[in-house]
Amino acid sequence: MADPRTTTPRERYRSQVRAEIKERAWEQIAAAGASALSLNAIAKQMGMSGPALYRYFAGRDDLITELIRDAYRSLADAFAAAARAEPGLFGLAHTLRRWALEDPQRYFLVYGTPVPGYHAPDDVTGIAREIMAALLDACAEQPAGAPAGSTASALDEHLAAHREWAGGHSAPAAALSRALTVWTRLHGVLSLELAGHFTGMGFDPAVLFAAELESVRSL
Amino acid sequence: MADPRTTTPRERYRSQVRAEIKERAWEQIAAAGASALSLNAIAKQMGMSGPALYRYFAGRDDLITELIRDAYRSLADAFAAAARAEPGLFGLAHTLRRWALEDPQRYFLVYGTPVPGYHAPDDVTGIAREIMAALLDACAEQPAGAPAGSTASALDEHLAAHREWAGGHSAPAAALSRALTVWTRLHGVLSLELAGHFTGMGFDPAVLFAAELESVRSL
DNA sequence: TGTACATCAGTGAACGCGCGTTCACTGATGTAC
DNA sequence: TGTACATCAGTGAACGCGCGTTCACTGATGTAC
Repeated sequence: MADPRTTTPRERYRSQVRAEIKERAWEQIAAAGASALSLNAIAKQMGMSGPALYRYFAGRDDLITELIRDAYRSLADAFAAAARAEPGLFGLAHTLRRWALEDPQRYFLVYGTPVPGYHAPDDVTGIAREIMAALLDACAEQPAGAPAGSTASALDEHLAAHREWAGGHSAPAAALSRALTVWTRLHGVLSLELAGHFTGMGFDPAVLFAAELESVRSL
Repeated sequence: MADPRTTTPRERYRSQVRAEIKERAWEQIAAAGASALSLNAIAKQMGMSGPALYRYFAGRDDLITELIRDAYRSLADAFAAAARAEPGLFGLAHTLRRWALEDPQRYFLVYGTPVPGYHAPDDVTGIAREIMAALLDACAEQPAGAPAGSTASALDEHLAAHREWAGGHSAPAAALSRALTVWTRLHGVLSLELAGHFTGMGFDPAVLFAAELESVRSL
């Protein structure tokens, strides 16, 4: 991570403990959901007293905010790595699926039920834009699959007229709607799968995921 | 609701108070999320003492379970009414959208982030099947839009081979995949919209929803 | 119509709990001369 | 290399809070004769 030359032993120790606190936090979230996260419980699990954690985080909200930021960051990084290794929408989609299955609660912290009062800090919207940009890149790259002048244009036109959200990305109008569509379709499958709404239904969610990914090729 | 002839005043009063407790519960959930639901807070808001609520619900978990059941029930009823008034997928889809926007937290209680330990009671899976059946009805009714022998068959075949989840519904294979697909696609748009992931993006989520609904016509 | 009894809604006190957070303090680690 | 000081991790006690839940009780409402 940081250059060990400009890093004192104390600083190294600090960031090590901070990392362990976060690890235990994720374990707790995985076990009982984000709302059950408790500083005291984390401290106890680490063999420390509760107040000790205040050396590392300003409070519970501060910790949660950092976990959310880390979750966004890790998805953005995974996308960036995937784009480097295997450009295109397929690589991105399967990276997303792997990332989601790896830790469902992390996925839900990003895309799940929002807590009514809570507002994410400003910098995560920047990371969200990074994620969207990776998706737009992948969609712009792929040639349009639909025959010219097909019926899909209602959404295309609307999005072309409201393309501020693309953050100045130079993607053509068709790519805008393809990116948005693949995002919502894959999220639809993933979130229902992770929430367990397919369990006991007998079919393989991966097949559905693949079909949805395939579906945007002809968009 | 119940026949007033076989209903004593006490019973009427009871169900009235029970209903008000649930109302306040929904208000609390809307204000601070389901995890913040507190019996004492509800009681205080109703001008009662906390323990009084134990006359009406066995405890907090019992209340939440009933709220979840009611949420499923209300969606199933809305679907049934829609199917009667205006058969077809369009009516169902817009009923779903209306139902979701009417109370986002209710939507999330059904389709949102699951609490790791929690298991819904058996009877809600029955209601979930009702909801799915309504969707299957609507999808079976509509003639297949795709040209015969198109490429969509990978999912069709897989679902036809694992059609237990349809609960003995007589829908053709194409209708199975259409139902599943429209479910996940609409959920994808709705859940991201309700979670606020489109706010500040400038475009109208309703247009995206309509495009996704339209997309399954050619399936 | 009136009396005796049963039912049941709601209260107030109490229990134990775990939470987030503050504060004054100890003891170890690093820094400056 | 050794001493004096500053930094900082971690402790333990304490505060106030709201939670779910139990219990014995009061008082009103309904029921049976």
